[in-house]
Amino acid sequence: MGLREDKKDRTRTQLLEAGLDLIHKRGFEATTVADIAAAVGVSPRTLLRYFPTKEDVIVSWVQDGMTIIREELEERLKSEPPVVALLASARAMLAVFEEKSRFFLAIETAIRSNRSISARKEQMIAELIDEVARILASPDRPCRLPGVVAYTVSGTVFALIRATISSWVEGREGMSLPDIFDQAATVVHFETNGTE
Amino acid sequence: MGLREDKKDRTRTQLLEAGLDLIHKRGFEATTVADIAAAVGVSPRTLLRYFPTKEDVIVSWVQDGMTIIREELEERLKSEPPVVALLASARAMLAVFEEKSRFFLAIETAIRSNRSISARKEQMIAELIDEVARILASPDRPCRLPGVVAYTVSGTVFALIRATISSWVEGREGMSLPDIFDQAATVVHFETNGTE
DNA sequence: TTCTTTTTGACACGCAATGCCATTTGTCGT
DNA sequence: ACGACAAATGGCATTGCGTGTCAAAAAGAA
Repeated sequence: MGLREDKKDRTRTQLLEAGLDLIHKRGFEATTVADIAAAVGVSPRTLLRYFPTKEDVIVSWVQDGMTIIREELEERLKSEPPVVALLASARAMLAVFEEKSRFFLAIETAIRSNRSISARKEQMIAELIDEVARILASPDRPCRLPGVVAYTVSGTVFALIRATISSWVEGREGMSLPDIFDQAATVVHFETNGTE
Repeated sequence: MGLREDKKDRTRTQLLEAGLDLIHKRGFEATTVADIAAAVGVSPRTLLRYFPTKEDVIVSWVQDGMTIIREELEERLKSEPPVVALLASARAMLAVFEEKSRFFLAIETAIRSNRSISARKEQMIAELIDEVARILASPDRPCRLPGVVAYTVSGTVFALIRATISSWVEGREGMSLPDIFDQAATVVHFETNGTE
């Protein structure tokens, strides 16, 4: 990695941290793009080159989680049936976030504090649900699922993730993310015509 | 209903139709708030008093669906177990939309055409999921569900709705919305400790 | 009618986001 | 080490959404 990409990584991280910090203190709308940029010593124009929208400063963490799921799923689908693979991928992602639980809680709190952030997050999840559904239903796969079933399985697993995170944030019980996920997973059973 | 509220309803409807029409023809971003307002003969400022954001011109239909679910659910929870009540409420909403399927398809197409619209929609659904979960878990109800279970059930049922609509929009099969929903519902079974 | 309340329009403003171009800053070959 | 090249950045201008404010207009009440 050259000096150039090295510097880019540093700037990006600084923007991420400064953004989370300022938004945490002042709130999302009260924090302008110029504020965050100034805190790092960079022009507002540059910040918007790193992050397409102001929301993405917070929501880029969601991207990371989505990448984990995508990669896990692709790997597991080679040897596991679809439902098992997807559930395991989701659990793996939550296990990673459990390790950075302090940061993750701060992020989730920021997301919940403002509609436009949560809108962006939900929209990204919706796209991932469709993407995963298309993978599960793709004709070139063994044990592919029929269209409606694929959408249902994909959507349901992400519903489990949502339920997990919601419970965790309210968090009276000190349970870990994967543990809550397992608990949520016992509530629903999948009936995919023996393809499971 | 006096002359005043009558006129408001008419203006609102006009904005809705003009908005859907223009966005359908020119696309969402190419259509400005001023355009839609001008098409109805109203100031842009007034449009934004009827709809908090430009997205809401399209997404207000989602609001209508959400209202149906809320009302059905409240009624059914008096006599039916939670999971049954929620599933029936969702199905009822889809049955209403099936009757206006031409309009509904236009709306869904518009939503899918643009990220910021779908972001707004998903964010609203997310709020409804939480709201329903809180209802199912509220302490003053008979057969209330524990927190994680409530979030899971609520999220899963809305995942079924999502799967239904996605399949319906892709729509090779000429099935009706409630029929697709029933099909999706056979894929998952709920295990709520006999409270079902 | 006249008085009161609600709705609307007009204007100004802040801010996010995009395009464009000049300038700076790494990178690479010679 | 120097200069040519590409990439990153900053500054500027622009568009459009969304908000606050206030005066004018429309609807309802007395």
